[in-house]
Amino acid sequence: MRKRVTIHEIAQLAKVSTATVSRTINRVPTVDPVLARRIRKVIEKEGYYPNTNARALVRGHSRTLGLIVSEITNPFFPEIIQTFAKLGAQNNYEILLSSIDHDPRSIEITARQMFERSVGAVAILTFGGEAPLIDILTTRNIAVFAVDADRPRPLLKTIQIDYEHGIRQAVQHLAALGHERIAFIGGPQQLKTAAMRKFAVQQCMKEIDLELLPELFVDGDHTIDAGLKALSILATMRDRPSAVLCSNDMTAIGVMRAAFDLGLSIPQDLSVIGFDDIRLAQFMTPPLTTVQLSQTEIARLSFSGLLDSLDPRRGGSIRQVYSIKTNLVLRHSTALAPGCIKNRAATAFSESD
Amino acid sequence: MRKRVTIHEIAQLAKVSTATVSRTINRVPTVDPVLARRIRKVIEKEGYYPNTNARALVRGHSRTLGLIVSEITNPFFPEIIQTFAKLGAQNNYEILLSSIDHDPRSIEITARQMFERSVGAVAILTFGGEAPLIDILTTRNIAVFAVDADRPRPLLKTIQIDYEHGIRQAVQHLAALGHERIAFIGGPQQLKTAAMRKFAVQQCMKEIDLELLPELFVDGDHTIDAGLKALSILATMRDRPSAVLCSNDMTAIGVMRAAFDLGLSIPQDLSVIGFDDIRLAQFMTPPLTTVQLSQTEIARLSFSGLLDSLDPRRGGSIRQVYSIKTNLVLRHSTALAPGCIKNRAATAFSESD
DNA sequence: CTGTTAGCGCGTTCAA
DNA sequence: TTGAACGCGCTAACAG
Repeated sequence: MRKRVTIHEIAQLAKVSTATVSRTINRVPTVDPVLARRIRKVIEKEGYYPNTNARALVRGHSRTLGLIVSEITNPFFPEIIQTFAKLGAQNNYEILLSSIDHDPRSIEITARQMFERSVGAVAILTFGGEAPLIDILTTRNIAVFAVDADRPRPLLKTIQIDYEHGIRQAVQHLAALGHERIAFIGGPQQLKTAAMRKFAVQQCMKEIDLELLPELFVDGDHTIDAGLKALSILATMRDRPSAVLCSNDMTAIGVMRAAFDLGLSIPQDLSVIGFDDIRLAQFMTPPLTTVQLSQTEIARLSFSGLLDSLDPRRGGSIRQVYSIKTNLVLRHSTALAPGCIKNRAATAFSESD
Repeated sequence: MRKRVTIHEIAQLAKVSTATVSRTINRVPTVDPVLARRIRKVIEKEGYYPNTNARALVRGHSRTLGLIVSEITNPFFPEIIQTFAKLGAQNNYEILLSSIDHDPRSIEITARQMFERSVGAVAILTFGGEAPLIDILTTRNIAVFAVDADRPRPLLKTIQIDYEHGIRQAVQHLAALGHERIAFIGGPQQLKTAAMRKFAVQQCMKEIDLELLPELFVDGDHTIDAGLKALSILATMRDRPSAVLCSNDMTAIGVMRAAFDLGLSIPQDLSVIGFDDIRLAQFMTPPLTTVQLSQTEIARLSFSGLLDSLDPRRGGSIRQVYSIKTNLVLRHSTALAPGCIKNRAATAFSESD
């Protein structure tokens, strides 16, 4: 219930000036070790904590890093947040978390918060729709780290995600299993990452001369519900796909659920591949084969990217573009295409039991 | 790239004193509307944002609310965080999020952050292990809202969760379906909420004279993995349970996955009930019957609890103990016990196909 | 209704 | 190596 302890009281009790206390706290090397110990003891005893607001005010910046995500409710993001926060704690940075949604005001509010708080740098991991935010922030002189930004510039570092790498593996895996009618359930196409994923799928299919069936490309919104609905539609087609590629794991989970409702068993009747590799994926029934986009890797890269921007001495500051690969993780949600020639024997066999 | 705009420059440009600018920003009603408009225009034009650090410094507290959770990686929490953050944005509060894990240092770091930032009040939604934090925080005169705190006191409001209500429904539901060998997979017993859940299960079983089989009560740690392992063990028993009650949904998801691996089908061979009702529960296959503990409700209550603590005029300040009920949500992961008398006909029938 | 002034708690000159 | 003094940007008295 006591009032807050200030640096003055510590100074008085330790019989030194506030300046010396300040130096001790900030580990300025020129303080007499004996004095320093005495001061520390007093600080300890009084339970003194420096006031972050005052420090930030005088310094002109707080030891705070912004982290902007979308859809904290999608398990992909909490994983990122967690490792980002852990790194923050380790390096003595506070994290100002903000999530922006479809509401246009939210981006303004977010920018405001970041700015008002004098954060030094912010990571924008929304995977789309970040352009205006980047502009606002960099204009105000704060460093930004973003995913798939068009091109880096001063104050803007970016991480380029190689979607094709993993998606190619997925497409070819499906092709190898004899699938010819492959559906793709995309994300919202205003979302850059979703557009890029879809594009990569199309490219990879062309590469191996797989026919692109427009009716098999449907867009969702990266939610379970979207996957559920999309499959309901795809499944009613006279010539339904034997495999479904999804723009993210949540969609795939919806697909699996819908398949269950429809009496389609995975992978015998329908092969499913997700994207992201959220932790949950491995615990689905059956375990979901998916294209991994490492969440911890993203968190790590963006964190160290921010640190670099803040402290040019860290050497890496020249580095503007980081990159990360995606990779297929094989689990048990895919199988030979039903009716596929390669599958004849197996089919005949299984039909007999 | 321009330097930060301050209140002084706004004052100069608008040809008024800084005090008037300040009043305008803070909507003090006594400012001349004409002046106010002129000032706002300048603010707009210059893109001025007040410096939160400076405001917090002079006011003695920032418009910030602390939110402490554990395991942000468990989908239960992001849901809470989201609605808490939304309420924060609506009411013009910033949220300082912190998650504490098993590392004992993390609680100290967290307390420090809250204190250094001069947050006005903090919600501790860790569901256990919060006692030391509560002490530290209230000692330093900051209001706290916690779950299942032993007893409220000045500066400590609490939300009492009625675990029994929903758990009784679950237990009786299972009993009504003819289950007699009911297993319970608990959470880590140092976690208060886990202990309470287990206790409630035992009580409710006693109430209806169900025998408590100690070998069917195993403890996990609220992760999918724990559920998976627990069922692997339970399933190998010579006389295995026909139903499993889980201390949370993640555990139940693990159980479902293990059941699949073991070739047990849910609910025919094994009934499963979860706890929490995370959003994912309804999308499991089959959809998981579970005891709902509303995440949005928790977020809402704790948020308004904090607001009350901060502003006694809000009337509700006398209220120290909030409460919330749990309720069974019936979905499709439970069925009549195999071999149960009530089930004879159905069993005979299904055996014939 | 508006301007002047005095700090909020701290880091950082500049002398000593 | 240490201390005195100034000011970061803002709000809250107090005059006017």
